Amino acid sequence: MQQEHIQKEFIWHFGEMGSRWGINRTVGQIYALLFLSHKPLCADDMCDALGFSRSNVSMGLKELQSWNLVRRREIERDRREHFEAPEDLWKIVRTLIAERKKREIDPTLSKLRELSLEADGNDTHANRRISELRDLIESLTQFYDKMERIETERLVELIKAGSKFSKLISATDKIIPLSRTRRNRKEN
Amino acid sequence: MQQEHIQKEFIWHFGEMGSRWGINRTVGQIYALLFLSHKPLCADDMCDALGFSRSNVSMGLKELQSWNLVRRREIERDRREHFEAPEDLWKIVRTLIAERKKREIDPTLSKLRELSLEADGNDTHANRRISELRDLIESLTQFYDKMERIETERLVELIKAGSKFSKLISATDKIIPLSRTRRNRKEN
DNA sequence: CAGCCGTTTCAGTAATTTCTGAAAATCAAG
DNA sequence: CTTGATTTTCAGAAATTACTGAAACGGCTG
Repeated sequence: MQQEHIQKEFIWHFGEMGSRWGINRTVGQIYALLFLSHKPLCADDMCDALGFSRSNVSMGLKELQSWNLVRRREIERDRREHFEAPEDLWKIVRTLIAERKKREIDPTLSKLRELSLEADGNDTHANRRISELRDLIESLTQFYDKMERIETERLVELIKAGSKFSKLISATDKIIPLSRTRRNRKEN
Repeated sequence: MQQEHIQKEFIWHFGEMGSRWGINRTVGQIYALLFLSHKPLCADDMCDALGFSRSNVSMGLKELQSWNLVRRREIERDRREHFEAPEDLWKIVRTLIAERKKREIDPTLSKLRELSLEADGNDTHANRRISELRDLIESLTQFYDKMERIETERLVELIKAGSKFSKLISATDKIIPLSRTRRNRKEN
């Protein structure tokens, strides 16, 4: 059936992409399944739907919880733990960004701070590169912290009204907006 | 020696983080080495410095080139190919974002478009979720394209002047949907 | 076009990561 | 405390990914 096929494809795709997103196939598929589901699922449901072992699902859920991507949800008259993916997609995006920053940026920033300290005084090319990189990441991090404080609705507004925004940036200075470049037709 | 230790740590850290960044240890270390180096290096230099096999380095460089993270650079009176990491860190960041988008977002957007088409009409929960997700990614992508067109200097200004920026967002309060900009009253 | 110098490919191996089943732990109810 | 239902842990198996050395390739230069 068509409908089933769509779900299968979606789940399969999340599995495939999982590795590029820094999680693994199993975790990707579990998340996809929860994401599409209209009701919370328990681990057994997921085993059935995906054909993984019980323990694999258990590990996957643990991982997803550590990313704050799924929530426990009590179901009455059922002792088993159930899980669901949050409704609000923009919230999910924020969570993802926060978690990736935590895993991919923060450890490097600490390391760079540490090395900058050690390098104290010694003005070599490598040390300059390192502190340049530290500065950059500090700036990005500070910027992120500011954005983090803004309510989701407002950020969404901003993103959706992108044109307004980029015009605004151009307006910061007297630069002439890029003209649409003529495209060269390329017959290959 | 202190200085050597710092470089070693930096390179080691990039190796460790590599897997979280979607590249592997070797590639991470090669990049780190190039990043710190004050002059372009050839593959043999890298083998010596990192203790990898020649072929491993060759693969690594290929990967880095596919990410646009290193550049070939001719060295006179030396037939061997040399490589360097671009100077401008902000450019590097932009490259990274562009490449990650290409690998992590674009394939999913295509898939979601495809599935949305297939789902045509059928108003199930799963289909709604899918098209909601597609919409979100379309918005983000469009926003990204706008940012992409702005010159680096300007974006850096913006990021560094984050406070100005977030004030501005709060000021947009009752934003008027799409189309014409209207003068912002900056009384906030 | 032969010889040299350097690069890339590739099949096999090594290392790492993921997945499983069995056993241990947890917990609610009697 | 005991039972039974559920979840977690973990050692080893399976799968995947990374690395190597040898051989093939490419392209100057005389």
